[in-house]
Amino acid sequence: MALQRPKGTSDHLPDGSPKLSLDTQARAFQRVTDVARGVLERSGAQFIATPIFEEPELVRRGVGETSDIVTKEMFTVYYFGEHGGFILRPEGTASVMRAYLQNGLKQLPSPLKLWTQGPMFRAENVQKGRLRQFHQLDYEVIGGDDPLIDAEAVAVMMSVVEALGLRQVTLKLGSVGDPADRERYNAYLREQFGRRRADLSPESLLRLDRNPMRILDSKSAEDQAVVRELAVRPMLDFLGEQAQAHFASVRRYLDAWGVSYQLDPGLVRGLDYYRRSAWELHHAGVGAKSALGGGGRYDGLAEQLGGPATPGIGWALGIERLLIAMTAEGLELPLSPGPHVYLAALDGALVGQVAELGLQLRSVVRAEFAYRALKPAVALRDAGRRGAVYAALIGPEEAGRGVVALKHLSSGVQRNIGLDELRDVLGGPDFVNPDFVNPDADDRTTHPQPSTNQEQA
RNA sequence: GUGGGUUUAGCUCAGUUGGUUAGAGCGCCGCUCUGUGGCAGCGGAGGCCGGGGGUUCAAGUCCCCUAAUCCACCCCA
Repeated sequence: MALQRPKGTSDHLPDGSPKLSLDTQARAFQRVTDVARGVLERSGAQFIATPIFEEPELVRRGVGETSDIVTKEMFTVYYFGEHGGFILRPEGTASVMRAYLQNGLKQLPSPLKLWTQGPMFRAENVQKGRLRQFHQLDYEVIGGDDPLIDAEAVAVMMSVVEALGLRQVTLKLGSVGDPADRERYNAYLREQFGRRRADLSPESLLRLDRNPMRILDSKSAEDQAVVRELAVRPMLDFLGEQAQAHFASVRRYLDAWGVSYQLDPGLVRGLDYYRRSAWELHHAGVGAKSALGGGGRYDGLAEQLGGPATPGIGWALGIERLLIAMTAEGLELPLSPGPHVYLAALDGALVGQVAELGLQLRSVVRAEFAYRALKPAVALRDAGRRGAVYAALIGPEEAGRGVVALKHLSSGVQRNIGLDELRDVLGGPDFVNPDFVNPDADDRTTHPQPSTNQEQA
């Protein structure tokens, strides 16, 4: 076995590769980003790109010192020398905020909508929909705290998912309140669960210290029983006045727009920087962890990074997870187009000339040529397998008359075309277009095939 | 970090209670095919049987270790 790619990474492959699935198909990634770009730019977001490695401090202060990401999932990269290493970014928001602060983007009209896309890195163990290098689409709005921005962000995220054709999605919406609210809630939870330590699962005993809110969505039956018996009140009950008003306003907008969501009073998010609005988008098809993406408000992040207080909100979608979800819904990409014309010389002496013709035709259409002389049968078979629309055969006879034998593969219609009109013919409508099939065409130059059609659907 | 499944040709897989030079289908390349394709027939290339160690006269097959992969826990996209 030759060398293999590192664990938890994937190659994005060309169409036709064996073992190809949507989430490893290069063109599918392209497609998702293109669709997203359309939606996001129509929403007013501008593209921003940041390095994939950053100072460790950015991630520690952004994502949170005690989060799983920082404590056990960071990739560190070193270069020759004494430097203490960089972090491969585990998510995009901290970097975008860092770039906003560092580059004075504050002077752009505010609030500023940005989007980015690219690889993220987390050194986790691998399972369905979870890779060590995965790809995210990010949308961030910096410089505004109006609830309308929250509602718009959610709506934009839903538009992206919709534009991809996904239908079976569930939006879970909640609010994690302001920091003071969360402190009060955590204190409440510690007090409640503290009285039932004996009945909690071992994992939840750990959660009790680190993040008691996690106990609420534990899968263990014993924990669920405790939660039920204690009739634990949800985070939403603990929202302060302002957070409460903000959340109510966000919901009013979404309700008015007909954006359907499931209220999740106990929604927990894993990154420390979230405030107030928080949401997750789920899909049944992606496996045990069904989140396609999530988002929320992060008004405290800029200050944590050492900048002036700057409100912000954003979301991220996992591209691989979107593709898995698309697979689960049976969505497929249309066939990738083959060359428009495949040229083949029938005689060794003509190979160079034919290649030159191909190079010239590329100003009009996708043109490929054979690298050696082929027999007509082989040339046609080759052209067909490559998915070409036309095959152009040039032998001594054609070369002598200054024409090419141009065959429309799916219809079998063939004509001799003069070199001077070839560009126009290839750039124009297909032979199969009735306007184009010459009614006076000589029978001797057309060879309709017994229709053994295939691919062309 | 933990648990279970898997690993033989480019792909999908056979391979008997351990027994000579490890097979098939598909794909790839070529020929049949002196200027008209997708079919068919024939031929060819392509395997440290994931890696390492052990048991044995003999290991793809049994044992141990290890890696990768898939799924799940944890956590997240």
